[in-house]
Amino acid sequence: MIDENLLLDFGAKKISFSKGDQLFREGESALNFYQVVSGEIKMNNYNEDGKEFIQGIFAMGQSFGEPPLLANVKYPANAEAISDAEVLQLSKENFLKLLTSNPAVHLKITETLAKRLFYKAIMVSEISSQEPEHRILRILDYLKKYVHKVEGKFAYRVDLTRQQLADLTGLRVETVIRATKSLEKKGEVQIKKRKLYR
Amino acid sequence: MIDENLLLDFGAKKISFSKGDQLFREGESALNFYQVVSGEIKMNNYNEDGKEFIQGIFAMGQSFGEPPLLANVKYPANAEAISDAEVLQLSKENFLKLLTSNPAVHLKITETLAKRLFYKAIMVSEISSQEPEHRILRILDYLKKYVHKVEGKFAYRVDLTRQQLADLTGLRVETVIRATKSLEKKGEVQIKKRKLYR
DNA sequence: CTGCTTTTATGATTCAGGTCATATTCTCCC
DNA sequence: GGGAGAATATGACCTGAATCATAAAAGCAG
Repeated sequence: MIDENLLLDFGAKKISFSKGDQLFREGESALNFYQVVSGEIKMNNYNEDGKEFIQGIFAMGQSFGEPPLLANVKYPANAEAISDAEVLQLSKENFLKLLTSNPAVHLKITETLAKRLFYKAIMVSEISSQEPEHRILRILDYLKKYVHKVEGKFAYRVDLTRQQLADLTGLRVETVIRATKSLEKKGEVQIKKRKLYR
Repeated sequence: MIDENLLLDFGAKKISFSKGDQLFREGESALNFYQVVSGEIKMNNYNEDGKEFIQGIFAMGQSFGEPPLLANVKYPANAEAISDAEVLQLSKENFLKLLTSNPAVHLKITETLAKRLFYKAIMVSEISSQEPEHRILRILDYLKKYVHKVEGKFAYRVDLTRQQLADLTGLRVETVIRATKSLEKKGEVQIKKRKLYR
C-alpha cells in the first residue's frame, strides 16, 4: 500500500462507490491507479453464459488494476464494489511520476505484483488440474496465510459466501457446498453456524 | 529483457543446461535472477498423480523466476530446460542492486511482471470457466499476439506439441487433439502436416 | 413480527471430458 | 534405409462435476 497522503500529494482523488457499482470494465483502457480506502472491491470476468470468475478481492490498503497500467494493455477484467467503498484514484500520468520520483514506492509496487503473480501461478495450476476439495483448500490456505495472515487451526473465519468461493475457484455453488461438507467430515475445515473456519 | 552486458557487469554468469535439466524446483528458495540466452525453459508444476501444468515457456531474452525473488516467497513451480539452453544467472543480491541503481531496468521488470499478470489473469479465468476449444484458441491468440507478435490469419505456426498445449491449458492430449480438429473444421485454425496454424 | 431476499442444502439426472486401449504416422539417429 | 521412440489419431467407456429442481434456513428491512 502507498501512503494516502503521498497519493493525495500527487493529485489522487477520493471517490465513493455504492455496492454493485462498476469502477471499470473488461476491455477498457487503463487510465487510473486505484487503492482501496474502505469497503471491498472485486475484479471479475463473466463468460459467455454469464458465469462469474473472481480474479481477486481487494480491501483496505490494497491497490488493484495496476498491471494494465504498466503493461499498456486493456483491462482483463471488471472492477466492482462488493460493499459500499471508497477508493483513491490517481491518473496514470501522475502514478508513473510517483513511481519514478519515489523508488521505494516503485519497489513496493513491484513486490505487490510479484506476490499477486505468485498467487495466480498457484491458482492457475490448481484450477487446471485438481479436484474441487483441493482447490478450495488451496484458496482458503492462501487467504489465511497471505491475505489475512492468521495462524492456528480453524483460526481463520472465512468471510466469503459459498457462491464467492465458487467464483474464485471456478466451481459451482452446489459443488462448493458439497465439497466443504466433505472437507468438514475429513477434519480439514470447521463449519459453525454455516460459517467456514480453516 | 535486460542488456546482457549490463547483467555481466553486475556479476551474472552464463550457464549451460541440457534438455531436461532442472534449474530449480517448486518449494525452493529463490536465490537468482535468470534470463534466457538461447534455447527454451519451461516452468511447470506436477500434481499428485503426475499431471503436468506448464506455467510458461521462456525463450531468448526473456527472464523468469523473478516474482519469488521480489516477493520473498518460495518458487511456486519448477524450471526445466525444454531444449539445450544457456541462461544468465544473477544472484538475488546483485539483481536488487541492479534494480535500485538502474530505474529504467526496474521499470522494465515491473512491466514484464505486469504483462505476465495480464496473461495469467486471462488464463485463469479462461481455464476455470470455458470449454476446451475456447481455452485453446485463447492461448494460441495470446501467444500469437503477445509472444510472437504475428499478424494475419494462419500466419502463426504453433511450435508446441499437442501435449504441451494440453499442459498449458490443463486439458488432456486426446482432448486437445479432438478440439483442434474440430477447430479446423470450423475454420478457426489450420492443420498442415500436423502443424497447427492460427 | 412478517414478508422478502439471500444463502445454504440436497436429491436426481445428464453429459463433457477424462481414461483406457490401440493404431498410425513422423522423426531422427545409427 | 530401417528401427525405435515420440507424436498424433480414434474409438469405447466411465465418471465426477454441472445442471436442474426444490426446499429449508438465515438475514434483514419495514
